[in-house]
Amino acid sequence: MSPNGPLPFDPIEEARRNWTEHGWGAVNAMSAATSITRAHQILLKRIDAALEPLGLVFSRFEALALLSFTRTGTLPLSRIGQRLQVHPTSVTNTIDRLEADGLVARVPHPTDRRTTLAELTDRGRELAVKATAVLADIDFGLDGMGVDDLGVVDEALRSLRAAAGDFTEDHPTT
Amino acid sequence: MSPNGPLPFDPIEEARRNWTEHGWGAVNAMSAATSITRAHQILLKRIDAALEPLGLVFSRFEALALLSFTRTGTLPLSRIGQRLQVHPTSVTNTIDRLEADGLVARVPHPTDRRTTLAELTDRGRELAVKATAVLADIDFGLDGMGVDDLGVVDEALRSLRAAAGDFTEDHPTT
DNA sequence: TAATCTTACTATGATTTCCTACTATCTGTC
DNA sequence: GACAGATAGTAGGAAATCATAGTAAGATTA
Repeated sequence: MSPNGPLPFDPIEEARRNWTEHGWGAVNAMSAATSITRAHQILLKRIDAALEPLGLVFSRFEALALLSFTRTGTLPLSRIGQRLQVHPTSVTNTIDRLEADGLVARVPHPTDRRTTLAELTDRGRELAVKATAVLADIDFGLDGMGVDDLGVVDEALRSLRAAAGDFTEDHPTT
Repeated sequence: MSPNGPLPFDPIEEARRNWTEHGWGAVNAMSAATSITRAHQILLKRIDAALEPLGLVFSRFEALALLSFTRTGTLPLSRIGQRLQVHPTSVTNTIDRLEADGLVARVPHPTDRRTTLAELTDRGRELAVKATAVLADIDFGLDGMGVDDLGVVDEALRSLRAAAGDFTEDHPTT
């Protein structure tokens, strides 16, 4: 699973040691940031590997899932970017791919002629369901983490996302 | 901070709701995986923004830091790849950039002629220290997370990394 | 109505990462 | 010593992301 085979020690533990020895400071933050980076790398690789037979990658799946949740199966591209927190040009690229594969179609917005809607096709809707089953099957790449840890991570990172301005926190974290 | 402005609700909370409504399963894993993905995105953006004035990005900084910790200031490229868990070709690219900027030099391995060593230059060593200070200053992008949460995330993700085969876990997690 | 500002999308280009394939070199075995 | 297999690094190419800048169209204000 690891790109280069396992190391005989935990590289982050080792980094903590070196960091401390050199008096570099912010050891806990460094350690957590590195852990998150590596965790993301692991997840993305597992998820993309699971989706590969379906011709999807995670970002495209996310767009399909989002469309699946709407009543009409359509969403303005700009809306998709907001929800997935990606750059407008990335949305264009993602929808380009999905459209080329016949999973979504671009349709004009009925009243706002600036806006383009992405509309889920039947194939797109079916594939979204199939992909979801696949991802649920591998637990979204989180094999090795207990249920308690899932909740703990989720909650701890929520404050980070809130502080980053992802959403307005009307009601307190609790 | 958020690419498109804050949403009036937590998008992951919303995804949980939709997921549950559609009976899609693995909600906790989906939620945690999405949180980790988004957290990584936030961190990387903050870190790269902080390093940008120094002409660095996170991956190049990581290589510099790694070299700083060695006695000789040198490391085989393959070793760097193992430690940073990236593909050999990514190491080539990273060292190319650092070398072009005069922060490291490629030197031949004294005995193994297959191996190339990356050697930290004086400028490289100085910049690593400077960059570390910058990153410590922004807490590695983790503003908004309490010290307790840092440790909690670190620990929870350690089991994920261990299960992914990053390192051989000689001694149990405890 | 006209001028200005904002929003929506996309074309183009830079960066980073990975994969596959290749060469050079070392290691182990006969 | 010779040969098969493993290891180290790189070239070339694909894919994803972002930033900049441009066009089109809606919204605001005078």
